[in-house]
Amino acid sequence: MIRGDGGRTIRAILDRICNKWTLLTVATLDAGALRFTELHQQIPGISQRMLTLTLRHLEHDGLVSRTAYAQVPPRVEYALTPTGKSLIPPALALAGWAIEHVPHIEANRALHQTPPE
Amino acid sequence: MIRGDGGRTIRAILDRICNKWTLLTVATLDAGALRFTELHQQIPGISQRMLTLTLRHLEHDGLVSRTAYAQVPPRVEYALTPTGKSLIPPALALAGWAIEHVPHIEANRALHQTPPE
DNA sequence: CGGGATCCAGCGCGATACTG
DNA sequence: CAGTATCGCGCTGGATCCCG
Repeated sequence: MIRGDGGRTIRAILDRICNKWTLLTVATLDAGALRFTELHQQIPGISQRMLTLTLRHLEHDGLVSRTAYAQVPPRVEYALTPTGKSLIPPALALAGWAIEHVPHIEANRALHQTPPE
Repeated sequence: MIRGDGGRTIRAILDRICNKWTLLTVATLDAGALRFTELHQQIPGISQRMLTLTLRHLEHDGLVSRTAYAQVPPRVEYALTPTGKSLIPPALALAGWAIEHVPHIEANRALHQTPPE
């Protein structure tokens, strides 16, 4: 199924959600709508640029909705759309796998002692 | 769960398996052990270099085993380890999601008509 | 507060050529 | 057959400045 189309499909997701921040942003929004600054604070390492880009891509792909309130202090809220929420379970599956196996992987890595240089 | 650790876990998998070829290579090996050239042919767009690098990383992480036969025509076979195989179901879940939603996503993209410039 | 624009570093990745 | 070595480009992503 994964490579039935020569990898086009899997590549398509990877290109969309497997970049550095997308999945993390979606996961963060899973808890509920958040404002720009809140997101920026809840995703530790992200830069404001990448948050903006990520949100715009997600919005563009219909995974996240953007609601701007025309108030004096600008207030913009981001939330997951149904499609966005549907990403959570598979993402969780992957995360579950990671939690289970990453330690084993890192143990393996350590064994080989990849000389950093 | 995903971001319970600030994203470290999810980032860890992304860094390992979400690069351009890893998941695809694992998926290809799911069918059984393959030789270098066979892999190279079964993964359409991949270059020798990336196949080598990907396999070495996978081997390093304990997801793929490498068996070299010291024969006159060198013969090397790659196969998934149990850990590698365990990646298949979550990967399939993600692929399933993609197959279901990517069309919708692309429809959304088309709507917005991202001006290429 | 919520971003857009710009500059710059790193490296992911492909093409090519060479080796055992 | 199964790689390794080198080069170079393009994209990702961080830092910074600026604007409504």
